[in-house]
Amino acid sequence: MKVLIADDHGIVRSGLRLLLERQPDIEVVAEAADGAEARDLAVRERPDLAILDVKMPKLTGLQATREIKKQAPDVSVLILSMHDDERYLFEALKAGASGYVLKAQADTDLLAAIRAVERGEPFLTPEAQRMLIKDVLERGSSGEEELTPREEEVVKLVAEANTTREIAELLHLSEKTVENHRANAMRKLGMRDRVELVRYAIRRGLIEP
Amino acid sequence: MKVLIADDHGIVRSGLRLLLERQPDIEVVAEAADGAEARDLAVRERPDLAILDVKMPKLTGLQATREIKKQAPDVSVLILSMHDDERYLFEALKAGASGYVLKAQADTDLLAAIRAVERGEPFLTPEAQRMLIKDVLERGSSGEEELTPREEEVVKLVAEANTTREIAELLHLSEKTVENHRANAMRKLGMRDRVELVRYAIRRGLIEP
DNA sequence: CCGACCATAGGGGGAAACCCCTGTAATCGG
DNA sequence: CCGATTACAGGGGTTTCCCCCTATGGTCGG
Repeated sequence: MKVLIADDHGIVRSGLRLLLERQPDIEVVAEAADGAEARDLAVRERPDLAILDVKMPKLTGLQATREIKKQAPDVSVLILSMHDDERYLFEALKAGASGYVLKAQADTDLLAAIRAVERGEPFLTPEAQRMLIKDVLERGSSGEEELTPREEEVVKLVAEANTTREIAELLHLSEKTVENHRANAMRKLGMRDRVELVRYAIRRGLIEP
Repeated sequence: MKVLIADDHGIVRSGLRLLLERQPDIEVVAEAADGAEARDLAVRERPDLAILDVKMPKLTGLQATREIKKQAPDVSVLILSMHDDERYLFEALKAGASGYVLKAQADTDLLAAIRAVERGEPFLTPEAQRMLIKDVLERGSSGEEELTPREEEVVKLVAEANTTREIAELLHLSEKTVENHRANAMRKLGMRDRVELVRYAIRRGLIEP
């Protein structure tokens, strides 16, 4: 099984390589230090599996996944999340990833994930499964509703410290419309002011802190 | 030279151990998966050096550093920053760390940093040095002034989405005083509203996103 | 073709936030 | 012991936010 490793930290690549090459049937055929390199190598080398860190320079793991699945759909992708957050889980699945492993559990789960991918099955850590279930349940009951693209855009601009007027100008809208989008977003998310929106936007990765 | 490794990701610990044990005079005497464990092991095992990731459960690398330097000042500390940001550099130095290495450059710089610490010298990556110089220059001209404890406290509460009135009640102050602290903080930081304060508070690690 | 969602826009009003100013008491480094 | 800094408090004003309401045109799935 030919595997590509992509992570911007040499230490992590070493650790991964060490772990993987203990397996007789796994061969690390390429290493990439950023997302663009990962995509290029994946397309050129056609490994069976690409293991991508979410956070990389040039292209994030998610962006790289989208491009890989477009240009080389036969390459499976496993997303490795550095941070202990699962905020990219949904995005990763949408992008076409076969699995999502938190790095904290990488040693124990990663091999299981690779074996699952080998069999053509998806793999989610128990943690990730719990997230998905929670999301499904909440979406039906009282959880956070999904924002429309416009609402998300406005929230992002709010979180970047733009005033209503500035956002209106940026988007060529009336202030009232911007107010409405912001208010609707806040209502959906159960938030009461822009401050909470900022933290939401950062958690969701809409903006950098 | 006895070294302690602390990182919540097994993969990273493996990579570090691999790197370090290539050196004949370095011995990894302990591994910790969170900040509290790192502190306890550092105090108990008294390694020559503790290599701590900034972002860990229970105690962050910075908090762990503070406690280690208090309870075992003879243990040197190297901070390893996972992210490619240097935002914790100043906090790390204040906490008593001897060096600050970005994980992206860990392979090349880490050993140099360890050797520097061995000689009792501080170690900063060229990147970190650049940051420090920039900070010194800016502090003289137009850089961010330092907040007073009270201002920082108010900023933190603002960023946690408390209104002025709520903060006043929490701190047993008049709303006017809270307004003044907030306004002074904003003036010092060159910010114009609460939204920017939130991002500042998150960058500074005053609150979680 | 008809609800449903969405994006757009507005009116009106109350509550915060933000801004500029003054002033006092306490503390602390030089 | 004195100037600087900090913490505290207020007056008075403008701007922005936030909330309630209505309303229209477009699009899309059933």
